[in-house]
Amino acid sequence: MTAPRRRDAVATRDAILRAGVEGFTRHGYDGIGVREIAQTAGVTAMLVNRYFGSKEGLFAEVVEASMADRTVLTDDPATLARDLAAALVRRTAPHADDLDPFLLMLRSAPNPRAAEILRAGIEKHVEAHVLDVAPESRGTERAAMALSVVAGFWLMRKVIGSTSLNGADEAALVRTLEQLFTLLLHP
Amino acid sequence: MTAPRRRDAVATRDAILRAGVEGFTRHGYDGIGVREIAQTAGVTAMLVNRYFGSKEGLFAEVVEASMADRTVLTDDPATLARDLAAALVRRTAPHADDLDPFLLMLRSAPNPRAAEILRAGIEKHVEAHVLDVAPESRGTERAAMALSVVAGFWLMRKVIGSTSLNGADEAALVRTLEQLFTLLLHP
DNA sequence: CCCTCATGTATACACTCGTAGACATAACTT
DNA sequence: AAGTTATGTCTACGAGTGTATACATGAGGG
Repeated sequence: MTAPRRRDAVATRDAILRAGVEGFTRHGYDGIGVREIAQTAGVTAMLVNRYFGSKEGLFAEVVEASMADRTVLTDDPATLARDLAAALVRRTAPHADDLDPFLLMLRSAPNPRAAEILRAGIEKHVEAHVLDVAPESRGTERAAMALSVVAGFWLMRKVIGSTSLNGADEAALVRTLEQLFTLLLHP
Repeated sequence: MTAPRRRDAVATRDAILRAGVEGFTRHGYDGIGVREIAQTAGVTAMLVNRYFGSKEGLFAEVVEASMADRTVLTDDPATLARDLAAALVRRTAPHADDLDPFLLMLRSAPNPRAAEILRAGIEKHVEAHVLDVAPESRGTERAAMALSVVAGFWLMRKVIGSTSLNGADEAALVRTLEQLFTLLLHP
């Protein structure tokens, strides 16, 4: 029985947003309800709608917040392929339990409304950033292809749970992924 | 007003199964209900449970049936990379509307029960087949990696709807994908 | 022809969903 | 200290979920 938190609009709003990031990332847009998100934040379901308009409105802000901070991409073009490969393998390890935007995307994409929000967020944040770091010819397509590889690997390893990928030697996975990213980002 | 179809257990069961393939592939496991599937098949929701035990039971048979017939993979090792790349780009074209097992996987994976069924189906059918066609060292891992690339590309192009990938030159996409698959399957 | 069983339907239950409207209370202003 | 407004909760509604039980009906065998 914790003391009833002082009334603070911005703090409450932030708590709901963080609970939304966690809930949507772990269970996907259709896999969690506003009541459960609100309970994690310690408030009532209706406050979600008051601060974010609707479940969809909260999801849009969650996508925005989740894609804003970088988790996988580095800024150094020279070591981009290797760093990306290493970070990808590390963050998709069987016991890793991070709240990555890719998990948010993979688990929420089946809902058409969520997919549209995700598409906008990806093109605004992620593709643009890859393009900054590796501005080659046909850069946008290659950035999108690199994202495809990242998303596919993430899906198979963490959402599907492929035993082949989870039982593989991690150093070998990093080497293979580095080859793929080098091909895509430094043609 | 069609004539009320003659009573035929196997035909009805097959109709439900085909409606299940269509429904689960288009909307994902959580995105469609048994009533809608039953209506597509022209029967009542309860018949789904009578013939398949439950929604989850129907999904398991849908996965089995959908992964049984090959849509993307060819059998000739020599042209595997190119054929795979070409088929992938063709079947993920913006106006293509096929019922591919990859769409079934991408849209149903967020549900944990569905993910487990999918994982088993993938390892039974798809990975094994890739391994047959391209038996290299570390074959299982490389087959799984190739599947990751296919799944990621499918996700970005058809589920997310990346404008970069959908606006790109298709021949260029095929060339890039062929390079990736060659790297993975003919190291 | 009629009886029987397989095939299909109708109803209902217990639950969850997103969200709307009315109400309560804490905190700041005057 | 009193009033006002922002902040949060309670109740409820209409719709949809998967599925269990009871009932209806058509088709084949005696």
